[in-house]
Amino acid sequence: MTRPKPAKEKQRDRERTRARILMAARDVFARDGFDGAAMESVAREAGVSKGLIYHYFDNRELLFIEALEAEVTELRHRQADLELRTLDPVAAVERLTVATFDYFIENPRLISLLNAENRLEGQFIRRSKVLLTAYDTLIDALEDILKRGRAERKFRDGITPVALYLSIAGLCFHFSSNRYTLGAVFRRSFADPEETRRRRAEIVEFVLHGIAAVPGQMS
Amino acid sequence: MTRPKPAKEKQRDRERTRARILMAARDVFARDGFDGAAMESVAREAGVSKGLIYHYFDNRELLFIEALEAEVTELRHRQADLELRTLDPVAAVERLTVATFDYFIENPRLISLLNAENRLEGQFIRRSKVLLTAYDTLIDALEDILKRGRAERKFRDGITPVALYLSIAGLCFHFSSNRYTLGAVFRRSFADPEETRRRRAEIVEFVLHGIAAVPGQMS
Amino acid sequence: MTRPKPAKEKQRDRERTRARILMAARDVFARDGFDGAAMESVAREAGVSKGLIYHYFDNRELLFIEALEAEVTELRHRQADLELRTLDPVAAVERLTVATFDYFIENPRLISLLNAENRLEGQFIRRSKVLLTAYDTLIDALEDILKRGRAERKFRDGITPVALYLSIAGLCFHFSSNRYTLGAVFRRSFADPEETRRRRAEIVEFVLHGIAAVPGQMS
Amino acid sequence: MTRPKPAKEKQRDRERTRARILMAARDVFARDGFDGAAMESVAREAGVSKGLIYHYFDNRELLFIEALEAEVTELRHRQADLELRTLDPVAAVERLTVATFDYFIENPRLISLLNAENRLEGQFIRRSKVLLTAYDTLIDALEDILKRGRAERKFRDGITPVALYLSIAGLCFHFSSNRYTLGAVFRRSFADPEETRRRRAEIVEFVLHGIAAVPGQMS
DNA sequence: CATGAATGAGGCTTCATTCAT
DNA sequence: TATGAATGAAGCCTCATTCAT
Repeated sequence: MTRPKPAKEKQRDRERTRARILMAARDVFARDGFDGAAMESVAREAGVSKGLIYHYFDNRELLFIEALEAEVTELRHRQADLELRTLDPVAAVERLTVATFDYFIENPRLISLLNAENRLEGQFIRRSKVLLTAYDTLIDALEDILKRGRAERKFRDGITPVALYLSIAGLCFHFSSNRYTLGAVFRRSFADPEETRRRRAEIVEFVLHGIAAVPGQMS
Repeated sequence: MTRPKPAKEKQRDRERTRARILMAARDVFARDGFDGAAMESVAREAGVSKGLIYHYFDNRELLFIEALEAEVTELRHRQADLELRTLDPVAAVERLTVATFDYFIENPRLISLLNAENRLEGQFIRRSKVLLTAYDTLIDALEDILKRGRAERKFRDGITPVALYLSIAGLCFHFSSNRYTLGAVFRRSFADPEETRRRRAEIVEFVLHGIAAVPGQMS
Repeated sequence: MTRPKPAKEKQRDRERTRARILMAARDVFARDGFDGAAMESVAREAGVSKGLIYHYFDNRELLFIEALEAEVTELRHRQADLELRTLDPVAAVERLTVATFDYFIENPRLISLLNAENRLEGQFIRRSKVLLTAYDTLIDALEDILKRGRAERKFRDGITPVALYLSIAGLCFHFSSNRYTLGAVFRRSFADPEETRRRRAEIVEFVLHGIAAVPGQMS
Repeated sequence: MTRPKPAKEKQRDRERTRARILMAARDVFARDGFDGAAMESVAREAGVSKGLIYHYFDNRELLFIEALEAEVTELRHRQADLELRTLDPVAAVERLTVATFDYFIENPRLISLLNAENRLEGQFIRRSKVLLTAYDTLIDALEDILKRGRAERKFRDGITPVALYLSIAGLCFHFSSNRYTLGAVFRRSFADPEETRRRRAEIVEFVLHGIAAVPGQMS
């Protein structure tokens, strides 16, 4: 599979090294925040010298942007794999909600990076074309789903695709992002898989009721 | 040289100075994050010397804890003033949702500090008795409201007070906290009061539908 | 004379410490150039920590500006002490030439700092009011001397004060500034006091002849 | 893959590449100083990789020496082309002065490199045989000119060739080297061609008077 | 109570040089 | 001959904290 090379050779594989650094950066920025992330830590975790990071990424900010891009892109790939358009509307919303919830739970890095970016008032996302357009196809898919759901009298009127996504993402994001403070004040362990599953079910219910058509009522 | 002030007046100065420092800390920690906040900045904004901050607060972490306590306490006071128990259940949920939304919009400091605390894995909140019990009365109130709502066949079954609060807070918090990235990817200006009002209405609708009893359906 | 203080106390004398740092900076910038001067070196030579330099001077550039100001000011004080206006014109020019020559020889720091500033295309001198006006009184004095010299038929026409100063300074500056390369290519040791004295005499002669009225020629 | 070139052509490429690097080095060392010049900049301006510079020049210092040699050699070629020995003494001195002045104005690189070398206390020039002897023929020519000038009663006694060259070079060098600081303190724009021409004329006058025989005076 | 002088550690970044390819 | 990946050392600057006054 891999090109035959002696095992202990000095790495000279541009793409592989770059990827190792980027992955380390995603970890470190997520764990320590934008200000707290030391290039030294990234270097250590990537197993390279600090100087090499600058060789590939020029500076801290560009490294952060790429880390953020990678995280968001991964979420979007996951969401794109759901084939929402092939499902009936209710199932589609349910599947998207479950997938989004799971993704945020399993990938707290994304949450951390998004929080960092918002603390910086979105100064980096504006520079990234890939980020700025990342959600376009999802919104299109949701538009389609909502239209079908309304046609089938399953969804109520007045819900825009953006509003729906904000609600789904908001519920999932908040639970994962604030799990420590919430766990403390409500005396639960939101790290516990049981609690997590329960909350996921609650959110799915909440979303489905939140958009459901109200029987016996004109739309 | 200086005339010794009467003890009472001295005491008041003491408290005033301390309060000025704490308010500056709330601003600076919120604006610059936990790592980014420099004691120097706090000193400058409070109009005192760095040494004085240490005189009153011992160290950076304790200052942060007090800042966080002050923010959360302020929110809880606001929520406590809503007199939810005197309202009919639907109105109570609506009022709580509106108030929570408005508070997060108007007080981004709280959001910033909560995000900082979660980035630190809740290490400070655990040390603060006032924070750990801050939400207890709210949960009790919600319990009462939910019970009344169910009794009146207005709310569906299976909703716990914590779940309800998580949903309300999640929708509101996320919108305010992530306003920069969301604004960018959805090409809206979520700083615009018009957009804000619209989103608030959506959230209220969403919450009320999300917990509403479903007519013609056994609970 | 000095305030009685225990000898080994930690220095807390703002002005004295600041002056020590500035003097170290003058040495280090002169010895190592603007780019070559390490704040670490300045700190070591001043006997303080690096951080303290920033406490007093904010950054490298401001430190350099103050160092340059101090050097130029010192030269100008020396020149101002010459009481040129009280001398007869020829003696005044001679004295200024000798003093300028000696100053450049004895204070290579000034030369080095001026060279550094010119390498930086004068970006700092423009910000310093004290530097921008430093030569005004000298030019006035030269104007007076030249006028008297012409009146006495000792100096030829057509020499402006600035031109005269440029010539004097040029001859003296160049000899001191380029002493290493000149010494090498002309196989002399221009560090040798004997050579230095000889060159000084040559320059004085050259200047006096250079501006002298030409007998038997209409001015 | 690539067709092996004939040896001659290869040789020419080699020289061309080397020359491109050297020219880039002259620019960069002059512009950024010895300490400020990054090998990376030289590589970029030469359009080659950093490694190649080391291939041809071994290290930074040797590259600097060659850059300095090239600059000085170019000046000396220019001066050698003046055919001073064919001119009458006064014309010869005038021509040398004008040429030297113009060269320094048009080639600030030489000035910058000489200043750098003097900051380094002439540590490189001592290693370069070509530099150490670069001025010998010029001094010989000046000796001849001065002798003829004295014989014709046009030049005064007591002027050595080295002294004459120091004076000419000093006046010209200083004006060009210090143009930024001088321009600032005397509020002139010494980048202005008009000012430059005027100063050149002054210097020529100054030099010619400075060495002229004094009529009616015993030499 | 209050200031700000002082330090030491740590973090970002640059760069000369080496070396695998 | 030529590239550029990789390192290690060094340099600028910031900052929490301490402490003399």
